[in-house]
Amino acid sequence: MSSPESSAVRVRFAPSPTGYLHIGGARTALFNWLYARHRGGTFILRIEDTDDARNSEQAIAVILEGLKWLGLDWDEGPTAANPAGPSRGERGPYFQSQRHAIYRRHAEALRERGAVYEKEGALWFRMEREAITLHDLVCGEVTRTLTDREAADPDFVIVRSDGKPVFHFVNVVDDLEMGITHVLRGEDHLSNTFKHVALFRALGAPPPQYGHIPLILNQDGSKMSKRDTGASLETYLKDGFVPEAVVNYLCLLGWSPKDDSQVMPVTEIIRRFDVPQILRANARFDFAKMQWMNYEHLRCLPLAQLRELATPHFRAAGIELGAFDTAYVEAALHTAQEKVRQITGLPAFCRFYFTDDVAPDTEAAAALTSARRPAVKALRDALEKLEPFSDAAIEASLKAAAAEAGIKPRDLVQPVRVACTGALVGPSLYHLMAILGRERTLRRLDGAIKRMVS
RNA sequence: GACCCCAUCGUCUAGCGGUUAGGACACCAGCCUUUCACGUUGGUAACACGGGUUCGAUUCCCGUUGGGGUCGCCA
Repeated sequence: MSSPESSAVRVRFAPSPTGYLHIGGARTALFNWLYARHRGGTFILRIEDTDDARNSEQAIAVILEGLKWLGLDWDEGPTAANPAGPSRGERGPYFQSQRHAIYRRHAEALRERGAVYEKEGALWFRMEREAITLHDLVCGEVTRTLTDREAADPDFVIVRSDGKPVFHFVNVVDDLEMGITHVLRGEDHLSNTFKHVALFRALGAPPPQYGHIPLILNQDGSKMSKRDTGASLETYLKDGFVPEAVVNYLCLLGWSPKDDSQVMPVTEIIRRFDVPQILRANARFDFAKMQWMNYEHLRCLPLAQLRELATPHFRAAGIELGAFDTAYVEAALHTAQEKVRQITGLPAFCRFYFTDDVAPDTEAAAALTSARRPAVKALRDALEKLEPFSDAAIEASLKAAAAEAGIKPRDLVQPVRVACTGALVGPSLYHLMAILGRERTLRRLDGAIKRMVS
């Protein structure tokens, strides 16, 4: 083993604050984070806010919040969305807008070496004319010859005439200054990399190891851009997805554990993630599988976390979970946890626990027929005296009432369900009645019995 | 237009010269069942095409086609 100093992995995620976090960007961040955690390295967040036309603290906050939501903690980088604000780490500033002196210094060094020249007020880099070969961690050896456009003039601007440095330059300078050892980024940067390598050579420093990961495409194979549904990470946050599920699904896009593993906790993903298993082909985003994955994580989510994730969605539906006893809320949510695919489905599924307004719609009301009235009444009277008022006892009681009436349990279940919840679908009837409690259950049954006259 | 990357069921993928080409999602059918969902059993479904190399190609090489990316004083 070499010393920690020489072998320490330093990777970074360097997004531009565009106002949203692209799902592909989130996956890039995830791969870098996983690699850092797997190797015991350092994960750095750097904000590429060189284009001030589209920068705002709000846009930066979207990135920070998205990463936090996914659970991708960074070891170095900003701790607030303010470029001039606090940060963590010794290699800052972590906002490019705060690093102009550094860029100027390197531009000056290049000028002294004759690697650049001035033309029309801008600083141009003398690009290498020969083909450059790159050893990509994912794609292997790649040799790139100049395109016809570049053959005409391969040089490119590194500092604009207004004095602002451009992406290729700042990206390289920052990776150099921050001691980045591995760059895992989208394949859309593969062609750019040859410029970056040339820049590193001119700067007299060895480039980091590059690995270009395949892109995430739309379901139909087209390029996923900001307008496409599901392209923004915020969608998953707003639609009630479990962050661990998003991480799990995303890691399976462009990386493979090489066995049949699908559902994995993050700790296991970290343990197994490594660069050789990164795939080379673009992957399409499959929303149906994302939903399935979400269900798999949702069903075993600890109740406290489920309650936390569900609270804003209930609030949006006009229900304040905080107004109810925590144990009651968690017991209620537990009965629905394995029944919905997304947390957004929870309020409609569980609203009857938190409101007495359970008037059925016309379709559900059709279950409240006069023919079932005697059986429902008989059950109601049995429940009044039932001890204990538990799900098992309620089940036995309902089955007895059904048998007495000469009907199948299911024929009694539906009117009772509509009476208690106002809906045809919902959690297990016996469990929900037990949680509702005797008093409320009887009150709702009485209300329904009155309606069962025609 | 030029350059670069890529190509196994509809989708995500396993496979690294000889397999009945495996798994997952989705879909279909049966079973289970208090609705819904789950679970369970089974099923439909793939090596883009053409040349090589080889005793033998999904696998290696070349080409074609197709998809994606890049060639900015955007990032």
